[in-house]
This record gives sequence, structure tokens and C-alpha cells, in this order.
Amino acid sequence: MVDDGTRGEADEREFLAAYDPHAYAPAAVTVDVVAMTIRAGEPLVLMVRRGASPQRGRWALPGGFVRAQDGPGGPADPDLPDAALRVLAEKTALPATLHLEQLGTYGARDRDPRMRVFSVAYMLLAPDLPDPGPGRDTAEVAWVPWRDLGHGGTARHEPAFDHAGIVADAVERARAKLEYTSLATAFLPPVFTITDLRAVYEAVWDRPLHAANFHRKILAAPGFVEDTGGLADRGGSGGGRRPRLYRAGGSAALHPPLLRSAQ
Amino acid sequence: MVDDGTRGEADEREFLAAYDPHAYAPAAVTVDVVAMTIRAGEPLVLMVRRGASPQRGRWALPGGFVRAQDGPGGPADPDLPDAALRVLAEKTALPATLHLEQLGTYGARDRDPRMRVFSVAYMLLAPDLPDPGPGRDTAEVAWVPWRDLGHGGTARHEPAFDHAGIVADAVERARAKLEYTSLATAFLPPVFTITDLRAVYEAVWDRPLHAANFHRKILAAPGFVEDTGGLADRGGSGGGRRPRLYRAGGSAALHPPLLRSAQ
DNA sequence: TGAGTTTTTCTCGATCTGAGGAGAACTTAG
DNA sequence: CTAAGTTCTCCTCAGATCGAGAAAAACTCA
Repeated sequence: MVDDGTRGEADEREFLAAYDPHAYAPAAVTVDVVAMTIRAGEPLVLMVRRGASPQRGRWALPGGFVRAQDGPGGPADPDLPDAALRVLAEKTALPATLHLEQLGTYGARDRDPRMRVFSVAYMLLAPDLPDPGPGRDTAEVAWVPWRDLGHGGTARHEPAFDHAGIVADAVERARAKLEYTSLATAFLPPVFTITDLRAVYEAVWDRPLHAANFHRKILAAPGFVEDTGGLADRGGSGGGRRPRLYRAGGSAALHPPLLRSAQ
Repeated sequence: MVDDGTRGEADEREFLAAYDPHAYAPAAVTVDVVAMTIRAGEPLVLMVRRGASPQRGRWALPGGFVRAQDGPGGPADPDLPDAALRVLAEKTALPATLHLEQLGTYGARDRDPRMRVFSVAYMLLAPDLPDPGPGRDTAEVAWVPWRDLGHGGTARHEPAFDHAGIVADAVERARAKLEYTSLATAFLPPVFTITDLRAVYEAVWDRPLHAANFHRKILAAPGFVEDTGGLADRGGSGGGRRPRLYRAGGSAALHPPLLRSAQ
């Protein structure tokens, strides 16, 4: 049975009262972006050196507040992905092609000492990007190797807040999705070789793969890559046969998957 | 270079000013729970009939506001999973064993007509639960088959707000994770048979599987299940050999995976 | 011209898969 | 008690797939 009338209105009154800004201490909704790329076989994450306390001088993920409503600072973000792209664009130039996917939301009580902050983390994958110039309100922006951002241990740059954990979640997500999706092409320009693709897998998984078997499996997976008909120019050092050029195929899922555990 | 001093303080002032409750219209953070179970081979989701407008009388996911701070309504939620379990416990009794995982956060501008709402959705998997009694502020709570909640089309119960999409995301997540993880055991009691496990896969994937090959693959995946040494009592209708009893093994990832595309 | 490099194809034994068959263990009907 | 039916478990086998290595193809550089 539907309980209508008074109960219903009470529910709605409760909804609005519970979020009367005067009744509760403030809580913020932010987006943080784990922007990943691969440069010379090294996986990198875009990090921002904090210019303000707390945690001044430490690396943090680029992020910012979600604009919930139109206000003096600008129009509202229509959706969360818009907010993610907006805050990232304030730190660096966005590439023409990118893959953006939501990673998760972090809201532990004491993750930020100033107030209760709920951060929606996004993972952004892009081909190698130019080095960013300093943003307008940030002291320093840089691409930092994944391996330097680990939890404790040998990490050279311990990130601020819980951002080390967020980066670790992004790295694990990327490693897993390379197994059963065609996500690896998001790290590459529109046209690439099978060797380029293998270099992505080797960089992300941090282990060598058998070139001949990789080649066979990629071409056996329907819709992963499609032949452009062209060959690379080459002429670089080392010599070797000119590789064929491919572009990303239409399918998002890989059948059969490429398993990390396998060779 | 670290830009310290004035810039840093300005940054922090901006942080606090931007979320001065008086300066901005309110935005809410809620949790919505997609609680899933399987009863008699039918996958079900826990839904709540809305007692208040808007969308009065339609089915919605159980959810509620995240308590960002201690307040008159109770103590703050230490983290988002705590909030998810709290709001679900207000609607139904929680099972002894459950799997809770974050699904994603939904924040499109017009998803709720009353105000800007950011909803962190959680997926909860549990063994078959008793039917819930009506909660204290809800007209009706029921387990509804997945297939009745689809977007448009033949759906018999069109859910409120964007909850059809959230359920669809949860269903797809569950289907995918059954391939690569031992998640299926979350739908089963502590002790189960291989046939019970196969029934979970068949219900979630909505297609029959070859019993003999399924049996072989489950036992070949290290750490998926472990033999308890016991046999089922049986005595039910139909007869048949008494099946062995297993419990969930320690490993979370399945190697090799069980692919949906395969038989 | 020849050595070295990289890409691509081929080979082969081992393993895995899908499909069906059949034995084992049990219930129920007669 | 026997026979028929059901369910669980194991076996078989042809075909596909995999890992590892060899080798051919195509190119650079000295």
C-alpha cells in the first residue's frame, strides 16, 4: 500500500531540512583526476605540488570543487564528467582524444583535516601529452612516474591526503581493464603499430610479453584493431622491417581476453 | 618551485569561502544501495515504493543522506560504506554475510528535481533474505525481479529518477565480475554445492551452462571453492545423487576466468 | 655486401574447451 | 525388492588455443 498525504510531505520536509545549510556543518563535493599517460615506456600520472597548507609542498591529484549551482564563479557543472574535465583543463591542456571513466568516490571522515570532503575520482587515459605549463593557481604541475607514488616503502614522492591510495586504485583498474577491454588504445595516437600496443601492455603490467604470441592474439581478437593498409615511415635507429599501421577497432570488450597471468 | 605564503593562504581561504553554506545553494550527498539476491533462480533487487512526491508510488532504490557531521539526527558516518549499511538497515534486516562494493556516483544536474543531489551507489550481494517488513518511513519495501526494472520497453515497474540506469549498471557489473572473480559465492550461504553455484551463474547471466564442463572448470580454478568433506542431506523431490558440499575458497580472482561468451 | 634489427609468419607439443557419453548414487513408483 | 527416473560426477575425444622457439621478410647501417 502507498502511504500518501502527511507521510509523504513529512518525507519531503525532512529532505530539505536535513540539508538546510544552516543546520549542518558544510561538506564539499570535489572531483580529483588521475590523468595517466605513457612516455618512453614509463607510465606517468599528472600531479600538482600543493602551494597551500595543509600538506604544503606535497604532490596531490589535480582536482577541485564541483559546481553544484550557477554562481559567481561560473555556471554549474552539468554532470560529474564535465567537472572532471573542467578542473583538469585548469591545470594542463587537454588532448584531442582521451578516455575518461569514473574510478570511485572517497569520503572517509578524516581524509581532509579542514572539512568533510567527498571526492569523486576520475581516471583519464591519454596519449603522450606535452608538459604542462604551471596553472593559474598552482605552484607546480608535473608528470610523475607511477612507481614513485606508491604507499610508503621506496616511494620518492609521498602524495598528500589519501591520494596515494587513489592512484593505486587507478593503476589496478588500468591493469585489470587491459586484460578484457581494448582500453590500451587510449594511450596511443589514432594510428599505431602492434609493437606500440605491446609497449603499452608491457609498461602498464611492468613485464615483458612474447612479441610473436602477442601479435597473434591481437589480430585474433575481433574488432580490437583494424588495418589501415599503411606502413610506418621508419628510419629511426636500429633498423628493422617497417611495421603495419593499425587504428583502434570498434569493440570495447576483448574476446578472448589477454590475461596478465599468461605470457 | 613552491609558491608559498600569500598564495597558499589565499588558496585555503578560497577553499572555505567557496563552500560557505550561505554563498551557495545546497547540494546533497546521498547513498543508494542496489541490494541483490537470488531466490528460486530469479535475481531480485530490493526496491522501496516512494511514499512522497515527486514520483510518488514508483519504485526507488533504498537510500538516504550521508551524515557528514555529528548532528541532531545521529553521529556522522565514518565512511561511505557505513552510510550504505546504515540506510539499508533502516529498510530491511541485514544478512550475516554480505558483499558490499561501490558502484559509482551519479550527479547529473537534473536527476532530482528538488536540488542538486550526488548519489554514491553501492551494490550489495547477499544470500536469499527474508522478506522485509515495512520500514519506519517507507510505505512498501519489496524484492523486485531485475527483468521488471529495465529501461522502458517491457518493464513492468519503471523506477523513479535515474534508478533504472543505476540498477542496469549494477546488473552489468555483477555479470562482468562473475567472469573474473569468485563473487558468485556472495549469493550463496556458507556451504553450498557446485550445482548451487552454477544456478547463480545461470540466473545472473540468464542462460544455461553445461553442467559437466562447469563442474570441471570450478574445480580447476585454484582457491575458488574448497571441499568441506560433507555431502548434502537431500531427500527433496526428484531424487539424485547427494552432491558434495563446498565453501568459498580464499582467492578473489579467477584463473582462468569463466567467460560469458563461452559455454 | 653483410651484419644486425625489427616485424611477421610458421611450427609443434602441451594444454584447454565444448560436447556428449556413461557411471555413481540417490529417490520414487510399483 | 526391482525398475525407472533424476542428479551428480567423471571420462573421452576432436578441435581450438597457448607458450616457446625458429625462421622468413623487410629494413638500416657500416
